[in-house]
Amino acid sequence: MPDRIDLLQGTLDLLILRTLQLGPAHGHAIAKHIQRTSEEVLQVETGSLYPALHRLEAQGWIHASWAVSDKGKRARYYRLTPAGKKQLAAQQSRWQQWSRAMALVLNPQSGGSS
Amino acid sequence: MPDRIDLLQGTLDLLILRTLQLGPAHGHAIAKHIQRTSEEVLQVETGSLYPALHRLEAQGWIHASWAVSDKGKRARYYRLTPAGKKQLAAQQSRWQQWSRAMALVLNPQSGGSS
DNA sequence: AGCTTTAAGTAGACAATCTACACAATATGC
DNA sequence: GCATATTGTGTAGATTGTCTACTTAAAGCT
Repeated sequence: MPDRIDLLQGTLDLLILRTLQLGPAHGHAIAKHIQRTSEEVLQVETGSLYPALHRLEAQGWIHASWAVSDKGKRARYYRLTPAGKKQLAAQQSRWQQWSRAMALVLNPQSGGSS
Repeated sequence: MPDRIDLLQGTLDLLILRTLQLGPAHGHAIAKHIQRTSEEVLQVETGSLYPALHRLEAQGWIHASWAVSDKGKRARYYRLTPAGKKQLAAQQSRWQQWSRAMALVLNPQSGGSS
């Protein structure tokens, strides 16, 4: 774990929604998935994770229910709602805009090959 | 101006430093440059710009001096210090890490071709 | 009994953006 | 001479989303 970096503020929702697109999961597993998939670069702290999950649930983008994990512990499983899928698409396109705009400023000559 | 989006928190310093790499400029001009180069997607509000410039100056990454602009107004010109150049490089590489890590999570199959 | 792992959660600090103002000097129009 | 637009710098306060640090709890193993 050479270099882990703080999350970019505003991107956690997107990371969570995208993870849930692969299927329902509980908080702990979501955090681990993000961490593993990003090759340990992105680490989601529990103090960020749970408030974010509650936020997303309050907005109706994900839905929660209690169940039991593989390890036999009670866990709160989240899944995407239809509104959540729309939100995921919106946030994905917003990320595209960001990274394209940043690229334009960071290396102006290279036309942003959409 | 179809769709402008809020800045990603933590990227303004990088945008400013990169702009100053092209040569000294005053605040107003820096903001305009970022806006134009990003094709109007990124807009820097004055309430973000000036605190950021003061921040960067306080850290010794940029140096300021009063001068007169083309339009004949007094303006505070900023230029990169040697420490600022190092900081720019560091922040550029951090942005690379971010966008690569995000890409890994957002579309897992495409191996991040560095 | 005690320790580790899995899992959910809260409280409070902190940082960087935003909106909405205020201020000043120059140039232009009447 | 006076109003208005343009250029340019700045502050105050709200908001938001991370973070660190801590708490709780149950299961499994020794």
